[in-house]
Amino acid sequence: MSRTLSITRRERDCILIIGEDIKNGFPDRLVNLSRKLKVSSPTVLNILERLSQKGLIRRQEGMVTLTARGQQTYQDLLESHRVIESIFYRNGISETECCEEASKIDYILEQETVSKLFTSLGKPKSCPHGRPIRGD
Amino acid sequence: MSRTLSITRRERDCILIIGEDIKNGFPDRLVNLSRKLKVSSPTVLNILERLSQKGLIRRQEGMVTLTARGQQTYQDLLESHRVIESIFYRNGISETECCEEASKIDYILEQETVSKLFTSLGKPKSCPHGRPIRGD
DNA sequence: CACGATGTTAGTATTATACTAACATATTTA
DNA sequence: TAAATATGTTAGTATAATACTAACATCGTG
Repeated sequence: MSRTLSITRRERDCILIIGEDIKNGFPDRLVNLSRKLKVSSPTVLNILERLSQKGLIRRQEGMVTLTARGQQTYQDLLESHRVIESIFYRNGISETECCEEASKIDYILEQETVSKLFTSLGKPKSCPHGRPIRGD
Repeated sequence: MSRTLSITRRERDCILIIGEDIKNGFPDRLVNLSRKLKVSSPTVLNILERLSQKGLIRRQEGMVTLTARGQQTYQDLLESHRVIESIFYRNGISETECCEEASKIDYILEQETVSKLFTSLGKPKSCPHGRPIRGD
C-alpha cells in the first residue's frame, strides 16, 4: 500500500518543470527542458527515456506531457515540497533555505509519511514563499 | 561558512557503524563492516577508500578509526538523525517510520539547517525510540 | 606446516548523470 | 527554392557510486 515516488533527483526536476509548464499552457519540448535544466539535449533525452519507461510522461509531436501517473507524481512532489517547506519555515529556516533544502529531499520521503505530516501541520495550502515550486 | 557532509548513503551507513562500534570499544575491521553492511569485502574496501580520501577514517592494523573530521561527521549525523526523527515523531509518524525516513535524509541536509531545527525544537537530547542510531 | 580468517587486486556490471560530435529532420526566411 | 536555423536523435565516451566474483596474499594459531 505504501507509495514511493522512486525517481531520481534529475527526474524530479524534470517532472516539476513539465508539470508547471503544462499548467501554464506551454507544454515543453526537448529544447526547453534542455535550457531549463541547463543540460545538453542528449542528457534530457536520456532522462525522458527513463521517465517514459516509468510511465510518467508521454511524447507526441515533440511535446512532452504527463501521463495520469505522471500527474499524480507531480502532485505528490508539490505536496511533499510544500509540507517540508512549511515544517522548515515554522522552525526558523529562511524562505530561500526552506526551498533549497526541501528540494533535496521532497522526492525521497514516502508519500504516506508526507501525508501524515501534511495532516499534522493543519493541511497548509500554500508554501511559505507563495512562489511556484520549480525544478532546480 | 556552510557545512555539508558531502557523503553518500553508503558512506553514511558506514560511518554510523564505525562511530557506534568505536564508542562501544569494538573498533571495526573490514570483515565486520562487510557483515554489518551486508556487502562483500571488496565493496567495503571501496567505500573505506572513499572515506579515507575524504579524510574521515584511518586504518591501522586492520582497524578502522574515525579521524577528527570523521568524528565530527559522525556527531553531525547523529544530531541530524535525531532532529529529523523528533520532528517526524511530533507530527504523528511512528517510531519505526521515523527512523527509516530519517535515515533517508539525515546525511543530505545542511548542518546549518539541522542546527536551526535543533534549536527550534528545544534541543531534544534523545531520539524518540531511545535506541542507538544504526547504519541500516 | 597447514588451515582458516582476513584483506587485497583485478575484472566486470549497473544506474544515474553528463558531455561532444555528427547526423537527420523540420521550419523559416532571405 | 536554397540556405540557414532550430530541433531532435544516435553514437560514443566519461565519471561516480554501488556491488559482485574469482583469485591471490597475508597472518595467526593450532
